[in-house]
Parts: sequence; C-alpha cells; structure tokens
Amino acid sequence: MMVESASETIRTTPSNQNGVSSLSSQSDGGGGREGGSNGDTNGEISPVDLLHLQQQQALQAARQFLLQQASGLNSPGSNEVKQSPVQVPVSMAMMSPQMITPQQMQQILSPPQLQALLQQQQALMLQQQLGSKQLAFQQQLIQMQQLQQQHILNLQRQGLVPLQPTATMQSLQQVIILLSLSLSLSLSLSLSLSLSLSPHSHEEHAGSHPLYGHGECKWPGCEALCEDMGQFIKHLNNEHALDDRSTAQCRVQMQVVQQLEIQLAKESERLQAMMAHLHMRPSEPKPFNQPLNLASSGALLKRDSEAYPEGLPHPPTSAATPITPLRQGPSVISSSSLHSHSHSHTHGVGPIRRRNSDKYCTPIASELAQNCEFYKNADVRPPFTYASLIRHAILESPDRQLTLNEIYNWFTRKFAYFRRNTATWKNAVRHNLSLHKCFVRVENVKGAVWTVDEVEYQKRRPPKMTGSPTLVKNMISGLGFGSLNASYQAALAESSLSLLNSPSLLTPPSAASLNMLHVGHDDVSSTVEQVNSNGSCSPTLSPQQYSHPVHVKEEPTEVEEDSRPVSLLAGVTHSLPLPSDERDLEEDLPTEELE
DNA sequence: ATGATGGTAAACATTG
DNA sequence: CCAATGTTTACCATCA
Repeated sequence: MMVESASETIRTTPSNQNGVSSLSSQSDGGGGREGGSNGDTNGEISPVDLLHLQQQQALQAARQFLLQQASGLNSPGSNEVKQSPVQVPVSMAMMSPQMITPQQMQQILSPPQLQALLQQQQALMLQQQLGSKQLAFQQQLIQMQQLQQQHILNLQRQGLVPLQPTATMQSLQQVIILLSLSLSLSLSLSLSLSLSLSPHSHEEHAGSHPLYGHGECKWPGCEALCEDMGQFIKHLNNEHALDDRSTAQCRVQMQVVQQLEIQLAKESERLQAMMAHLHMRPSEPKPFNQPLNLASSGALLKRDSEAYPEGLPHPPTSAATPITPLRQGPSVISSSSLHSHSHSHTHGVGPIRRRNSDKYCTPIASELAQNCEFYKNADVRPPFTYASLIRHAILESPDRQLTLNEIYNWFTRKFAYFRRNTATWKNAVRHNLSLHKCFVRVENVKGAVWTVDEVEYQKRRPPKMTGSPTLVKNMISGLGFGSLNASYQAALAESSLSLLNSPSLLTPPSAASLNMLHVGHDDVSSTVEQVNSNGSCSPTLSPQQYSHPVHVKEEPTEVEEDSRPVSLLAGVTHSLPLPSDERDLEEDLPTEELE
C-alpha cells in the first residue's frame, strides 16, 4: 500500500552499498491485512469479545476516517493508493512517515475533523460498559484531552499561541488523539490478554485504575508506590501529566500495541496454516484478510494455546520461508516501517541481552524470550548490532563457544530476517568476529570456535548511558509524527524498558505462541549485562577459561567500563517534540531459548 | 566539523 | 580448484 511505496524509495544510495535497499523494500509486500473481524466462531460472546468488537469498531472508524482524509487530500499520484484502501491499520497510517507526515496530518485533519474523530472514538468507547478499567482509562483519556486543551488555552492566554490553532497545536492535538486511540487499543489488548489468559487478573478491584495496581503506579517505568487510589491519582497528575515524556511514553506504548497486532496477525496466520496442515480444520486461508483485530485475539490465542499446548515445531528455519512476512506485504509494518527512516543499516543492531541458560539472570530473560519469538518469525531486522547478536549466540551456547557455522545457524534460527541475504550478513558476522576484540577465536580439536571476552565486550560499550532502544528508535522513526528530541527518546527508552516488564504483556501464561512482545531496547541489555556480570549471573565469562586465545586483536577504542545504565531519563529536557532526528538507541537483545 | 560506532562490500589470505 | 573461514580495508551513515 501506500506506506510502502513511500518507504521503499528511501534508501537508494548511489553506490548502493548496502543491501539495504533490499532491506527496506523486501519484506513488505503489499497487501493489506486487516480486515474485518472474522473472529472465530465460538458460539458465545464473552465480555472480552465484546470489548474487542467495540474496540475494533472504534479503530475501524478511525482508520477509515484517516484514510478518507488521506486519500482525499493527500493523493498526488494516488493510483497505488487505492489498491487497498481501508485495510490500513490506523496505527500504520500514523506511523508511516512517508504516508502521513505531521505536516500532512495537519492538513489532512482539521481541528473539527479531529474533534469529530475524537468524539467518534469517545462515543464508541463510552459504549463499552465493560468494566471499571476501561472506564477508568477513558477518564484518563478525557483527562489527557482536557489537560491538553487547558494547555492550549493557557498558551493562548499568554499570547504564545494564536487563537486559531497553529500547526503546532494542531499537531499536538492530533498526537493526543492518536495516542488516545492507540492507548485505548493497547489497554484493551493488555486487558484482553490478561483476562483471557488468566482468569484472575491482578487488578481486579472494582475501583481500580488501569495504571494502578499492587500499590504502585503502573505507568511505564514508574512503579511509584501509592498508598491508595487517591494518592495514586495525585501522583498520576503530578508525575505523568501531559508533557513530552508522557507523550513519548504513550507513543512507545502505541508501538508496542501495534507490534502486538502485527504479531497476532502473523501468529494467527501461522496457526491456520498449522491447523490446515494437520487437517484439524479445513483451511481457511487467508492470511491477509485476517483481521488484525483485537477482536479475535483472545479467542485465537486461547485456541492456539489449547490446540497446541506445547507448540508445534517451529517452522523450519530453512531458508525457505520467512513465515512472517508472508506475502502480506503492506499492512505489515515489518521492516519497512520499522526501518524506513533509519535505513536498514542505520543501525540495525544493538546489543543483546544475556543468555538463557542462566535463568537466574533476571526477569528480563523472559522478555528476551519474547523478543526472540518475535524475531524468529518476523522478517524484521533485529535492532541489535551484529556484535551483540554474535555475543549472544555464543553465550547462549552450552559451552559458550560456537563455530562460525554454528553462529550462522543461530542467526537463521533466531531471526527470520537472516534467512535471506546470507552473503551479506554472513560477511558481516565474520567481519565482526575478526574486528572486535571481544570475540576470541580459539583453536579446537576440530577447527576453531569463537568465544566472547566479556570484559572486552563491556569495555567497548560506550558510556553514553542513554541507551535507548534501537527498536524503539526504529519505531520512532517509523512514526509519522516526526522525530523526537532527546528527551523524548529518553522517555521512550525508559518506557520501553518498563513495557518489557509489563506483566500483562510479558507474562503470557502458557502458550508459547503468545510470545509476541518484541520491543527491543537496548540498554536494557547493557543494564542487564551489568547486573549479570556483577551478580551471580555470569561468573564465568572470560574465554580464557576455555583455552588460550590464538591471537590478540587490537581494538582501537577502549572506553572505560562504566557503561552504567544510569537513569534513562537523565538529562531529559522538556521541549516540544519537534523535528530532528532519530537517534540511535542502541541495542538490546532478546534471548532465551524458544525452541 | 569531527570522531566513534556500526553495516556493507570486497579484496585477500589461509585452510581443508 | 573450490568453498569455508578469517582478516583487513574502504566507504558510508548516524549520532554525539
């Protein structure tokens, strides 16, 4: 769909040095996904389903609205655009920079339209009498909106803003609205997951707030302790008011939700193929027309887990097919939107996280696992550097050592993305192994194996604690709202971190297929790594133990250790999100085994 | 503007 | 000779 056409053009360097071009365009196909809700028929409609349905309607309405506006006002060469009109997920529309830029949005959606959209959404939302959480959330949204308006009014009073909304303000409004949509979506998704997966969700008190539970604030990255609801509300208003940071965090959440949607679509597609293959059911083809909707998520997920408790064998890692991308091209954000801006190569990779073998290593392990699951199936370039990935692969191995070929295999096994363009990434892997001091080649009886010198690895990690997640970065770049400034990014990093810790998203009960969260952040990894190396986690990381390195590499840069994770928010400044660029957030990694 | 870091490409050497 | 494995250099992009 349009998204792609736009994003594809992006990188074309004269020399075309990277296979990049292939990166940005390869995976998407085009097609659009999303469709209606064909939830599977279960016979009964649970409140959750209902919620989904309504949520869906709201989204659908929003999508159409956006699309209408987009096609009407923004169709220069609009032929291609028409191919799959409605199927664009709203989030997609919001994300693809090329599709609807902030500026375009401003033109596309006039204040009245935005208002209409907002109201439409609110109306639908209000119909959902499905629980205090939802209601509480709505209140939250309304509150946000009110705050926003208040903010605008204040600015106007101060003469800072003309009465007529300026582009900036319009943009802000749009952001808020879109955030609202996404937030509601994400919330419901989280809720549905927790509801459908665990009968007794944690927060069940009637008067509870979606962002409050277990006596603490559930705002991404917060965890502030609050005695009671009143205190919490107070905290919420004080600490999480409408500002750059909160907005940025919302964006991240939005991205998370979007990714979940995508993953869901993929998983369902896979499920169907699996079922079809096993003759468990006639094949309802349709990967593409699959609704990306939340509506069926609960049921699907449930079914999935029930039908395949243990998870069927993974799709062959063979080169054959990247299950993920399937031909569905467009709607899927896959690589195109994720990397659109930051060229594939831009950074593709960030650090990774630690091994699974040591479970002791934190709760994050599970998150990593989730990430793994995602990348295993999604043809998305992992936001980790090759070095990080290699290190991870090696550390994940039983002996903490791998042959080159084993490393290759690990890459293809863990990442759908690396099932193609083998020449390119394999070369990169070799290049990294040789180049970085942290990788030590050890002669072995049968050939040589590669090990990791953890100390060296840690050394080379730049002190800049920023550590924002690469993926997040990519996601950010994919956002249509322009890029974020440093404070935003910091906020994003923070929130992404916390997101990974979000119970509702990260602790999917049983079904392995639920592992869909895959937001990567980078410093998490470094953070974790730090912890690990200092804690019980990695007592033995030095390659030396295995044998003697054959030779020593000279690595130019040696930074001091100190790559303290530090608060991701440090140095956050407040300013309106404006232009600028996306920065790199480093890396992180997914780990754990999934197989 | 500059240096650090990272990805890609490619030449070249070594080894089985 | 060939292919896999390593090493090294060059170039480009992004970010601080």
